[in-house]
Amino acid sequence: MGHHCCSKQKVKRGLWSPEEDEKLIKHITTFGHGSWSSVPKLAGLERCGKSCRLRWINYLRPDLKRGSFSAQEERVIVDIHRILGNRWAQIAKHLPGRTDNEVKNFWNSCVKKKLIAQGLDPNTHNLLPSHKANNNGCNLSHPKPTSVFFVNSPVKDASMDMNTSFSTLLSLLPNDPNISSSHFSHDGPNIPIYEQQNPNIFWTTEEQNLNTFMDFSMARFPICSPPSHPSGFGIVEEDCLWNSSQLQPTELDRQDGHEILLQPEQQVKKPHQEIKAIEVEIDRKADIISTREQNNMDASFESSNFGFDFVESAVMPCDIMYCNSYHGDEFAWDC
DNA sequence: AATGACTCCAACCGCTCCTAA
DNA sequence: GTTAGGAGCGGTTGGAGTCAT
Repeated sequence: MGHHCCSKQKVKRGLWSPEEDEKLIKHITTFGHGSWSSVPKLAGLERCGKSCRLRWINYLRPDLKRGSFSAQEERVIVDIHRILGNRWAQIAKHLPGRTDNEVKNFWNSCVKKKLIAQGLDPNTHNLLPSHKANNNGCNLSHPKPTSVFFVNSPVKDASMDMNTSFSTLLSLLPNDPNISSSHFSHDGPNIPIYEQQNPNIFWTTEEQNLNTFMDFSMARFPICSPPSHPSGFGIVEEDCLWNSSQLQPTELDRQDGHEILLQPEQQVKKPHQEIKAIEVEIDRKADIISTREQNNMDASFESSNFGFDFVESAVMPCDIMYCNSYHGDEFAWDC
């Protein structure tokens, strides 16, 4: 069975020979690809256009970066995947020289296994049920957190701020002028919700400083204070997390002195067009982030224990909203 | 040395989206 | 508004390479 797009043609399949590569490179560098369906004929190849396109994009393009993924790239992948899920093309856009296929393969062969090994669901980035059970039984190597968002990490120097996944993730979230503090209150049920991978909301502690974010890895305080909290951000309400799908405080279940986040049963989905618009904004911010991460690859990051950072970033809940500005009692929220 | 299990990744398949007619 | 063709995407497969027995 051949491709439906080229069923009339006799097409070769399987691995590409060096000669075929050469023909394709020569043709595209000379004439451009134009219509991919016409490329095989013009280039003298017995391949379908789709195959030519794939070969060029994934292997022959001159701007491709070869070799293994760096820890920084891995971090970016994990962070963006937490928000977007398996949208490999979107993720790859923020990794210069990497293709969606490459990112996908890397994820499936490496990152996924790491997450599972850390007891995290690679789809949701939440703790796997079995590990939650372990957690209840204090069977984790890490000390018991004091809140759902607590990460018991060693204090790192301030230069880590821009490198942590939390700041990364926050920065990826789209600005939405329609979201303001008026959407957020204990009584207001009409919170705008964006479809994301993980059903928890949390808030950051930014006051008037719009472009720096709390380092989640250092977040021994939280994140769950609603904006109407009189004391502002950064105050843990130990028993109150905000459930994005219902805009109700999500109760922490206490069992044997341990806290378990009660997961919402379902997420609210946005209309497709709205999600598209959000993606555009995510792209814009992810551009900023990927650039920033590259520029901030300082020594502390390089020498940090990646495995540990990896766990921190993976453990972080999603469905994040963050304060974009603060005017008196009014907060403008981005999501 | 043989072979079976496993990993990685290039390539394929089928689907959706986009756009032009 | 409909349709057809092309582009692009994500899931899956198959084979080459590696490792363990």
